[in-house]
Amino acid sequence: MAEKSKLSDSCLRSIQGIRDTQDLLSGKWKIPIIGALYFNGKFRFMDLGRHIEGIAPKVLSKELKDLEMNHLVKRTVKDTMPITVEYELTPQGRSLKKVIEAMGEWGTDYRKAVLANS
Amino acid sequence: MAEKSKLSDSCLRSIQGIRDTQDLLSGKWKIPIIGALYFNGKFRFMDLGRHIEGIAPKVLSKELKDLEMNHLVKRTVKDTMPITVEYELTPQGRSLKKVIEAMGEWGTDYRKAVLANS
DNA sequence: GCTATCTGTTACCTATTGGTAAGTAGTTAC
DNA sequence: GTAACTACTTACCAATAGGTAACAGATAGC
Repeated sequence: MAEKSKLSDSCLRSIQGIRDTQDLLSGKWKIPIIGALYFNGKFRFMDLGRHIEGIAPKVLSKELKDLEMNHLVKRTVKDTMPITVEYELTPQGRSLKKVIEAMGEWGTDYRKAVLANS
Repeated sequence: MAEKSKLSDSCLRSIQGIRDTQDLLSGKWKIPIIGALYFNGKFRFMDLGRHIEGIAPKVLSKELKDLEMNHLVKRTVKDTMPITVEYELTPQGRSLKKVIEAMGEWGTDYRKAVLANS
C-alpha cells in the first residue's frame, strides 16, 4: 500500500519541472549571463565578462559551456583576426521570457515588501 | 565615463529580482517543501518529512527555518500531547504562484523538447 | 624582440551544501 | 521498564561551487 503519497501526479510533475528549471539556471552567474544576452542580443567573450561585474574568465567559460550544453546559448566562432567568439541565446533560451519576468517581478515585489516592514 | 554599462537600470533591477528569488528558493529542498505546502495546505514536521522522499530531519529543519526567516512559511506549535508543530505557507509564500507556474511549465516543456530530440 | 589583445585553460585553495548516524527531551502505550 | 512517537539537534564527513593567479597559443602593433 502506497499510503504516504497524497501529492497528485500533476503536482509532482510540476515540482519536477521547477527543479529542472532551477538546475538549468543554478549557480551565481547563469542568470546575469542570460540576462545580459536577453537584453542585449549578442556578446563576445570578453565583452560579456566586462558587463558582468566580478566574474572570472574561468567561471564565465564554464557557465557558458553549461548553458551551451543545455541548448540555451549558441556559440559562434568568427574567423576574424584575431578570432572572436559570439554568444547569443537560442530560441529555447529566449523562451525563458515568462520565467524571467515572473521571477523578476516577484523578486522586486518581495524586496519592496521586506524594505517596507523594516 | 561609465563606458561599460550598456544594460539599463530596469534590466539590472529585473536581474536583481531574479537573483533574490533564486536565493530564497535555493538549494535542493526548498521547492519540494514549498510545493508540498502549496498543494496540501498544512503539514506537521514528520508528515512533511515523509512526503518529501529522501530528506533528512536535519536538512528539513534547517530549510524550514530559512523559509520561516524569509516569511514564506509560518510555524505554529499546537499544545497537544505530544506537542505537534504545523507548517504552512504565508500569504507571501502563496504569492509565489506565478513563479511556481511559470517555472513548472517551462521545465516540463523543456523536458519534452529534450526527450523529443534524443 | 616586446607588449597587448583575443579566448580561454590549469593548478590550487576555501567555503558552503548536503549527507549519515546518533543523541536529546518529553509523552504515551504495553 | 522498555519501546515508540513527537520534534528536533549535534558531530562528523564528502562533494561541489566558486575564487585567485598564472599561463598558453595565436595574431598584431611598435
